[in-house]
Amino acid sequence: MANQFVKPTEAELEVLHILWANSAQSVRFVNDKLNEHRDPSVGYTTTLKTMQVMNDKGLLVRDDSARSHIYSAAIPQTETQRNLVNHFVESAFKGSAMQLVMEALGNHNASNDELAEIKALIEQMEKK
Amino acid sequence: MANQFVKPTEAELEVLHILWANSAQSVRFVNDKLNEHRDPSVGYTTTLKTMQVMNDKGLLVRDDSARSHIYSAAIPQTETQRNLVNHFVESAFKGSAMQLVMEALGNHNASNDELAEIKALIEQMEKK
DNA sequence: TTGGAACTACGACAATTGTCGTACTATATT
DNA sequence: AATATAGTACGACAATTGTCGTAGTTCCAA
Repeated sequence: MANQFVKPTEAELEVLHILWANSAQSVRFVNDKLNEHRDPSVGYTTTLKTMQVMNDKGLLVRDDSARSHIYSAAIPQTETQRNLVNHFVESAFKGSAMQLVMEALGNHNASNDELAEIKALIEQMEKK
Repeated sequence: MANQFVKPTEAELEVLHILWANSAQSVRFVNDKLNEHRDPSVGYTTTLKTMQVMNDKGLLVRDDSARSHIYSAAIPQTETQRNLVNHFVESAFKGSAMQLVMEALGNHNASNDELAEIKALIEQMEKK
């Protein structure tokens, strides 16, 4: 069977973004990064607990050979995002991915480069 | 100030989809619709409670002039979906809407008509 | 006219989420 | 060695979510 998707919560997703961008890191590192852009800053033990839970859920992998444990994301960013999009399309757009595309295209600014890239992707899809 | 977006939960979103498609309806109607596609069917009082909470949150509007109260979605589908997409882009793609578009385009099947429609939208965007 | 069907209101409960405090332990500094 | 520093483990707590049971009310039909 395909591996079971565990949907990360909001807080967990923030941790994942940090680990995707910075590979294997300590709780201290993640907590510091988190608080760079946060007004009510989050306590160290909060982040620790979150990451311990994520480890139990299989979202993170932990190297606890040293005193300071080192965590990394267990699942690649693209795969997780694909799963998240699938779930979101279902719940918010009742399966109509194209409606989601239109909405996302319409209400966010895209550079010409990005638009070109998307057009290329579409043309490639049309060929098949 | 802009009106404050209240993010509906999963269960609430299902109710909204039913009301968007069927305008003003009773709890009974919504509950029946819900259970059309559900194995462990959901109890009537569960749906009632959910809709009462949604009413309190401002997600629904209620006409309680008759014995059987009639509910409708308080916010149009497009507006809600726009807000949901905004939120989702932030949390799952750190603001990169175009990455979301690529992901959604790539992993879901689109008809030629849909692709054409999207291409048209892109070309219109390029003009500005 | 009374008994049951259909509604609403309300409270409860387990699970999940986000947040910490406290206690304990290992390392480093003096 | 003694103490301060930095980590981990663990339990607790409030808020939210999804779920339902029970109690009470209104209306229709026999």
